[in-house]
Amino acid sequence: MKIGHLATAVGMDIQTLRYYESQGLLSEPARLQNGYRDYPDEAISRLKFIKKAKLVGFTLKEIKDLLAIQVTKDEHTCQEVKSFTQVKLAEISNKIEELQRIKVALEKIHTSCCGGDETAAHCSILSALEN
Amino acid sequence: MKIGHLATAVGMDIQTLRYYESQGLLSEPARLQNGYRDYPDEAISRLKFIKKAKLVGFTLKEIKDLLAIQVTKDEHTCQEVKSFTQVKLAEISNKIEELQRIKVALEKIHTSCCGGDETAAHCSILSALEN
DNA sequence: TTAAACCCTAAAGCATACTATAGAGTCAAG
DNA sequence: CTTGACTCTATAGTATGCTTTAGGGTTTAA
Repeated sequence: MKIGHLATAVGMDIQTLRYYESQGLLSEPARLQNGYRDYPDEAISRLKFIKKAKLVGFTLKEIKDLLAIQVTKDEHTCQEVKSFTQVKLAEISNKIEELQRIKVALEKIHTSCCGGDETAAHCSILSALEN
Repeated sequence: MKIGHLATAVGMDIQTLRYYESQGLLSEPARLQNGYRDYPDEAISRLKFIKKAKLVGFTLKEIKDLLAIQVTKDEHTCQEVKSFTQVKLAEISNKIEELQRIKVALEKIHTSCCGGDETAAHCSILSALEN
């Protein structure tokens, strides 16, 4: 399977596939006589794995590590795999908390402003940022 | 006031101040005879403004725009200022929602895994990512 | 006078995940 | 035989907010 075909099959860009290869997420495929990449069918499932992992928030580096475990499942434990989701969940929870803190602070100054046509000379949003 | 003094006063790095100047958040200060920057006292309040604005999630570019309004408050309306917090609030809410979507998806596959000592051959996390 | 502490500019580096560009070879159809 | 679609490599650019590096003046205190 040539790269364009694979890209279409998984809904990704050709450049992205080459980029993933450069980052070690996709192993170097065989080459045709003309130098074109020739992917095995498994490349599709591997890319689908990457897509799903991205959807749940993993970075490419983390996905690379996950894939390394996945191809040698037998030599790894559930515990090991679960620690990935554990860490990521904590990260995401922290981000959400941080954003919620920001949101609350922002809402506070937002609602304190009339939002009217008058000049901003005494705007409470600006005041809040000044003091 | 020299840059080191200012940096200490506001708890920022000297490099950061110069960077802010390069980005137009801080106007170019007067220079001493030796070429050293000589800041007016107002620089402190301006930097505090920047700090607060960052704390509520504004980017440097947005802060630059906010500062432009702030220095000519009289020529701007509350409405105008409030639209900044409005837009930012919407952005933050979207990010939170996205993260919560991710969190839910991740929690689902996380809790489905036993996390035990056995091999990951049948790990439900990996399965979830594969299918 | 000399060493520490302070200041200057310009440019590169970092992290993330691509995206774009340049320049060039290959293949299939008409 | 040429045109369009496909592929290749290598390099640079994007966005964000700094941080670091390199190389070099200035000031102050001992």
